[in-house]
Amino acid sequence: MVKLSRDFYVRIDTIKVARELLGKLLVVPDENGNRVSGMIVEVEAYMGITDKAAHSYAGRRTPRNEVTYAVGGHVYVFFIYGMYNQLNVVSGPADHPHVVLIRALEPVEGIETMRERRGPMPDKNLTSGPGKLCIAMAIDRTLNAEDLLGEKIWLEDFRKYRSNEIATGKRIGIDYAAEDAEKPWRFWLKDNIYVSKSQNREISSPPA
DNA sequence: TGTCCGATTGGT
DNA sequence: CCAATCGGACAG
Repeated sequence: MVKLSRDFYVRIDTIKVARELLGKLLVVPDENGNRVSGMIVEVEAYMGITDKAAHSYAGRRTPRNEVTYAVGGHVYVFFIYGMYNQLNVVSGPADHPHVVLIRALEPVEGIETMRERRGPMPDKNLTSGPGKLCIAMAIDRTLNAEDLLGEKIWLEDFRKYRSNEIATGKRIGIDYAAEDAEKPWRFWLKDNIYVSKSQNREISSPPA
């Protein structure tokens, strides 16, 4: 399996990167070096300094979000609500703090490991949310700023989806972002049961 | 140093 | 609908 190259992540069109992340395979080897992986089925784009929902809004730059200013292809992992981690993929060139939040996966490899980490529950709940998938994949802040071209966490090509298989809608949990809360910057695979169970209202049909 | 609150989740 | 739970951002 071949890792996605730097070129994939460095593109300046964050929406395009976000949509193309759907169907990619996220791989994080476990403590024994065995592959644990899932296909990305839901993402959200955070559009940098002009996006009121983004941690880098208005050019905010702190120890926490420093890596979002790095060149594309690194991960931004942050801790939220006192108990959850969230995984983001940094995109674009350096000093262009756009990221794509990985909101849900479909388990592919190492499902038993995921079940152990998550505890007893239906498989469809293992990775159907940004906090859940970080537990299932053992992603926490120790992976923050890791390079996706390295050996701890990476992405591979897996499946291709057409535009008509992708739904678009508002991002979730960002009511504080005023008018930017309305932006159609959330993307998911239609009918995939691992998409997070929220307002799956589709705003518009995807472009051609 | 003190206060406020969150890119969620799971249970009521 | 609401509590859990704590690090980070920012004010003072």
